Amino acid sequence: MLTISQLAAYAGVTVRAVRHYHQIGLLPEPERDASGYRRYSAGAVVSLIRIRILANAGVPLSQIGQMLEADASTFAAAVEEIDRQLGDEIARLAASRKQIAQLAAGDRLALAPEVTTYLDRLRDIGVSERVVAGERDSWILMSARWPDRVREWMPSKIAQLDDPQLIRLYRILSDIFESDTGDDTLLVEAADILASLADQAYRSGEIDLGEVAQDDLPFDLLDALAVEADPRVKRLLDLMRERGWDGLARLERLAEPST
Amino acid sequence: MLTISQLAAYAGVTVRAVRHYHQIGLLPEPERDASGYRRYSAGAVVSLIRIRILANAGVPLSQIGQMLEADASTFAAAVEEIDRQLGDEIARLAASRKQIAQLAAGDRLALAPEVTTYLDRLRDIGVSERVVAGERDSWILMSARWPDRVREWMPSKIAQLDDPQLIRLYRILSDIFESDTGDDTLLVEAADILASLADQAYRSGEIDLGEVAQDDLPFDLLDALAVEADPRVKRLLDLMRERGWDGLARLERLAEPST
DNA sequence: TGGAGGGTTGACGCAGCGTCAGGGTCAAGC
DNA sequence: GCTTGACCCTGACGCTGCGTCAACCCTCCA
Repeated sequence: MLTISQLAAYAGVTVRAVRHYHQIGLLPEPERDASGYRRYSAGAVVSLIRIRILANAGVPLSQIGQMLEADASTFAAAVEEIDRQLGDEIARLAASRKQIAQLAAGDRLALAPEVTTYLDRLRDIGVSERVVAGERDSWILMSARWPDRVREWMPSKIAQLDDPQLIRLYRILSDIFESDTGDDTLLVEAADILASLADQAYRSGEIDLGEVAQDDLPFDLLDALAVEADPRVKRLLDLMRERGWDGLARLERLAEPST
Repeated sequence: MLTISQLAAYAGVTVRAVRHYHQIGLLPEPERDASGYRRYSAGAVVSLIRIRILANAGVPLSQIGQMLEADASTFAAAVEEIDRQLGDEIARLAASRKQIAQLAAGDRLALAPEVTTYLDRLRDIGVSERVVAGERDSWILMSARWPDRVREWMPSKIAQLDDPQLIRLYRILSDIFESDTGDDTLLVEAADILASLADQAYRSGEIDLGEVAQDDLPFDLLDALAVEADPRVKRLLDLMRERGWDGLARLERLAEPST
């Protein structure tokens, strides 16, 4: 007759584990001795070992009871099922691991390499960290909504950074948002450039987001994000509206230009 | 301004998850509207997405907060740590999977292939299922105590099954335990054969378990297991004692044989 | 006779939410 | 003005496999 700690030691488990198996009915409660101690027979050792073998193999405790009672074919089917689940779990973790290997620095978080290239190009051009951070957050939102399309768009976005007008625009924006002044002339200039670029794109038919443009929410979010980052963006939106354009992330013609 | 379900949908999580992140302080609680509903800004979407990226990568929620605030090198160190843990977890599961692949049929449960071969040989000889089951449980106990040694012992155990005396012994035991009678003559015959085999082994010095013999508990358990399986084993033990042998799984000389 | 080292039950804690229960709110159609 | 369905709220339990107190009893040895 064994005590609970002897039983546990023999099977290589903790006393607590044995009591847990009793609680969930996996291992039957043995007789008690005069002082209320559990006293185990040799058969209990065998039962416990059999339980642990299945548990070590990754079988949930809730299934072990049935498995130990099952006939050979049922057992085999259960084994197969468990094996499948383990395979799934491993695949999940392996995917996680791949993911995390990608997460080197803060910028890369959530972003395809093409996007980080784009952000680095912005820095090269002299765009301020604050504005780059805004761009980064915008692309995080875009990537969440259209994870696959973003990579397609980047080459042309990067190419556009060669346009002196766009460079000038980004530098002005950097100046605005790095300063604490409410200097309106810079904002007006930015709006002029932006409207000019929009006109060009409109005339050349460049604006073609396809079905993407159907979904307003992401673009509304992007504009809202910009306003949250700096309230002066609200003024910029007003200036754009005066020039016949609505929005910022996605510019929409309000009326035909007055030529 | 977004509702909680809009926020959740955008980030691809459930409403419950968002509330959970609030509870644990991972995502700050937003302002409430007049009726007490949470109202989210665009920035919350970005925060939530960043959280999910780390969570999807297998980072525990409890660490995500710090990671999002950390500088690049701290972040990199944390990533490495997580990667290590994921690797460990995957290794654990892969080991489980290997284990479970071994568990084909009931017999194999916990047993090295050599042992199942031995059990199959017993069946070939005509040993009853009941006795084979007893042998199986015995070897489960042995395997738990000496996982590595068992495989060494099996070849000679299997070889011994060629001994006609041993075959006869097993058949008698099968007869005894398959019947419900208390026929003592069979038990006496079994004891005679067993004692004879023990004498032979003793004289030829075959009995050599080395340091294994030092540990009484497993052998006591084996004997107890046999008695539990069938109380008539107790009588067999008595008969063996009359013949100068103590125990069953490990026979020990009580006194020099009376020649 | 006292203390160490067993044993007992009961209960909380862990991770990351899922899932009720039992309310209140909002927008739309009648 | 009323109903209906879709959301929102908080609070609380459930899941997995035990670890870890707490508070108390039993046994054995010096």
